[in-house]
Amino acid sequence: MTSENRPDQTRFDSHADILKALAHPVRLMIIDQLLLNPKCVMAIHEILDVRQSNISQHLSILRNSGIVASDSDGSYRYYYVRRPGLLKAVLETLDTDWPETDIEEVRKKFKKALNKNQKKQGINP
Amino acid sequence: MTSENRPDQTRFDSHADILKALAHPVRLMIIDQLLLNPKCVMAIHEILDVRQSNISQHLSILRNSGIVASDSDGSYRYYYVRRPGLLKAVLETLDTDWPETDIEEVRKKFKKALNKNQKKQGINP
DNA sequence: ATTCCATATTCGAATAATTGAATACACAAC
DNA sequence: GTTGTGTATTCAATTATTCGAATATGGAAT
Repeated sequence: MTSENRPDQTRFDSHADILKALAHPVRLMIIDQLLLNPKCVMAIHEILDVRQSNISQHLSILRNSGIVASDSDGSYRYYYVRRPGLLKAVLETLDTDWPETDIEEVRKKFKKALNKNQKKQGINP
Repeated sequence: MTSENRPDQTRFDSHADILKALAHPVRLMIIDQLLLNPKCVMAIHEILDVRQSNISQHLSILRNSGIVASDSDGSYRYYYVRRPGLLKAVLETLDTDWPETDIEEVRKKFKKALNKNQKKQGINP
């Protein structure tokens, strides 16, 4: 029972990093705004009524995790979402009303997996 | 510029709650395992090589945020994912290699939005 | 160069998340 | 009852996150 058993660790590590960066209401609102069109810090600050320094802090978190990037046009520095498809998919998934598992099906599935493991050896269910 | 401007706050609050519950590598690995089939704490503990109490703690976080639930079969207490569609969609979205924004398109879009706002009034870009 | 404006960073305080260890609880089997 | 087995909870220590305030930086315009 070493860490060899632990499957796909780095995969889940990087997934968790992205999810952590997304897991804040203000950051989600920022992303929502940037998906409409690229915006400067001031614009986001005014739309969301959140302090400018805080917007900058959240943007830096989003930038460090690769979710947004920025570019300059003259004196304007605007931010944009790097992979809009990813973010739209995440938001759409969260907006969707997903059906609940049928608990009877789950019960059957558990018993089945239980039997299979008991036949093989004493693996815990 | 009151909080009336802040759009969909509760929507992003609840989304952030779910994302926060998902934003941990061990919890993602637990969900990954539970999507295969329902499992008991001990089984997860052995597969992931994470302490039993810690598995219980993570499961309680996942249960409190509505992501998993548990049921009993005899002396076994197994956990399962409540809305597998949601979790599968999230993991699949994270596994996908999404294309990057075309930065020239973004630049154009920013300038366009900039002009529109300048015509209307002095709204920050 | 100085001023102005937008943005970034630093700092400190408060709060929250994470984890191991120990312990408590539940409940079946004896 | 007691024992055993699986699971949950509590506690404490550590580490991380969040945010306002203040300050710093950077670039354009004067």
